[in-house]
Amino acid sequence: MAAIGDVARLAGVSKATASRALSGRGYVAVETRRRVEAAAAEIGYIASPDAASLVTGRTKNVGVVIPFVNRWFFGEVLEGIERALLSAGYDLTLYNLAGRGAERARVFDFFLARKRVDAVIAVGVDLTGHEVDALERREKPLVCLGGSGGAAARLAVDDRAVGQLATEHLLHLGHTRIAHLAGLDAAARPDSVQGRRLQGFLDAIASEGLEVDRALVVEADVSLPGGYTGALQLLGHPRRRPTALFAASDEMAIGAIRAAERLGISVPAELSVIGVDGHEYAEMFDLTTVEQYPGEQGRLAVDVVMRLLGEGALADPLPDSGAPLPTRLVVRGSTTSAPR
Amino acid sequence: MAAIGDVARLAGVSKATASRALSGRGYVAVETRRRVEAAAAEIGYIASPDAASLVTGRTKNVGVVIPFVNRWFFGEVLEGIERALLSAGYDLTLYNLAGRGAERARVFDFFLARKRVDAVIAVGVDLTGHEVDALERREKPLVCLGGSGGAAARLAVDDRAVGQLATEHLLHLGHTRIAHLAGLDAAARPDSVQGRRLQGFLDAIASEGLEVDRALVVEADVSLPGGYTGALQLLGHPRRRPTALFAASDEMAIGAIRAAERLGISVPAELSVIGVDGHEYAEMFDLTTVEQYPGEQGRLAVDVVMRLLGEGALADPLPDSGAPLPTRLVVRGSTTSAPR
DNA sequence: CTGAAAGCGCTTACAG
DNA sequence: CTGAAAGCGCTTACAG
Repeated sequence: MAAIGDVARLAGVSKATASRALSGRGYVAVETRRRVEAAAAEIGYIASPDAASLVTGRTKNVGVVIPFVNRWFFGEVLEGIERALLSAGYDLTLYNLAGRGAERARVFDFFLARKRVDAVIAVGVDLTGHEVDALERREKPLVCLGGSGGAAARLAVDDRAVGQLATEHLLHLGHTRIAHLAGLDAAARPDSVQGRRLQGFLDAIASEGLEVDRALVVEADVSLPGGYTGALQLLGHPRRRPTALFAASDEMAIGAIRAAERLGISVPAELSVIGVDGHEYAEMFDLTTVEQYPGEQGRLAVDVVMRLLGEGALADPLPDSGAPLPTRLVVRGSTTSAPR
Repeated sequence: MAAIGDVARLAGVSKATASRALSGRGYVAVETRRRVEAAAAEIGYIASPDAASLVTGRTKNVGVVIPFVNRWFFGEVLEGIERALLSAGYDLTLYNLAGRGAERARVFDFFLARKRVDAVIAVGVDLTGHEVDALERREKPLVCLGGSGGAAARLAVDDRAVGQLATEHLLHLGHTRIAHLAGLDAAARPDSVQGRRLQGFLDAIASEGLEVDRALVVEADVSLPGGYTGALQLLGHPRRRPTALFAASDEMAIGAIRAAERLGISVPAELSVIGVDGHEYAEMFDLTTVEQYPGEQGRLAVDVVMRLLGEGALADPLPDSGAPLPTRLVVRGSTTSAPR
């Protein structure tokens, strides 16, 4: 395997000069650089990142911690991060935190604690103090996208406002019996994404002077089957059926639409449904939703990481530092005015 | 940052002994090992993988090349790979090949060619000769899961047989006007996964002595919206409407069911639909399908990689080496006998 | 069973 | 603008 010494010999220079020529750091005569580059190309030289990392302390590798790969939102974020990292010349090392205790500890205490990654992006994970500490002790920059915990740089939509907006949309259409399909543990974890959306729902109902019917709040897995199952409960009850439903994600909303179909409840005539995400299927299911832009969010997270690592224009301020990430209400055919 | 020298000093041994004690390689007195381990724990020592890689030539890192993250099949495979790699103590470096030419070349010629990964798993990618060469020249073991090209270890279902089985299921229900929603470029690329499924479809029709109506074969994006759009074409024609449809993936099949609903065509009474994959939504949509097991496939690919790298029990033969990966026909409510 | 030494492949002051 | 030397943090023969 060709090493830099081989390139140097072939080009008739020292290893130091070869290194400078190839990396672009330090002064090298134009002609010398040309010779070195030609030599490198000739023998197919590619620098060993390990050796370089060892001396520079930089790995050009970012760890991404994510609880799911196979949920639309997370998949989009991951793709956005990957694309941005790749074009910055960085690698992405993936840690899929499927919530399992021991493995999760291993990721933070071993995998991420080593000097293999320059920084960590945590997507939608509720970090414990211990986990954040483990990273801080190793001086790893940490960027959080959504989730909770972690004192470090955080990028997030305002999930309470999202829940409120979705609910207000239904209220303004005249609905008064509005259900909420919340994420699992939303009530128990008020700081989580799902907890915040639930809070926004409750706030909107309350500020309209209405009572919240607790039977109309059901927690379910944030997935299409979860939404389906949850909605069956909500819609199956003979007397308490809502006229509108705010689902905490588009996947849940689509599941709910499916459940309504199964029960012979017509959407939107008998049931308005709104979701959150801007899922790629939303248009096909004619679903009203509060869109967010996960691919873009991933790109932004990488921007922040690059800044923390001192790459690129350090002068660039963080874009709207601290401001919530953009969202937008997109009204489609799944919501309409309350039946009367 | 604590280095092995610090551990050695604290334990009162040499770096060599500390290294042996921590790695478990070579002889170390039990008592010495205990002292070293205590010292390492005390100062929170974690070995630098870069330094170790430099001398051992092993990175304990595997590159995964995958064309999508956000398709169910690929997401499942990725999760399966990640889990297996993590439990083997390996890292996963993700390269998402979104088909773009220049970036794709960069992945193979630069990222994967460096000494950062010990091996490469290519999931569902049609590799060019050049790409395989680039890896071979660097002596990187390559394991292919599906896809085509690449002389190396390959794990795959028998996609032709899958297409044939799905079509035969419909034929045996008495259908004679059977459509196929194929993947994009299926006809142009007979060696691709989608090309093979198409071939299986054609073979099944032909062996029943029926003519293939080319108008009933439509290529579309292998996704839910793709299936929806493709099915609208297929089902919208007043005279040529099929009574059964074989979709090349469950996502396409679900899109097709949605399209049928939109057109007021009842499934399965007027249209039987079968897909491929065993998608997590299949049960909810009551979809008949030929299941495959992507999570398990990912795990298997890691098994093979570990063998190629000489990890674990080398003696273990490859499981059913060369045999196609398992699939299974699961009949649900979306298929029924032909209307007469 | 343990230690001194060499070396993995780079980059970076430091001289010149 | 270029080179000799040191060193990043490990592991691995080689002696003992």
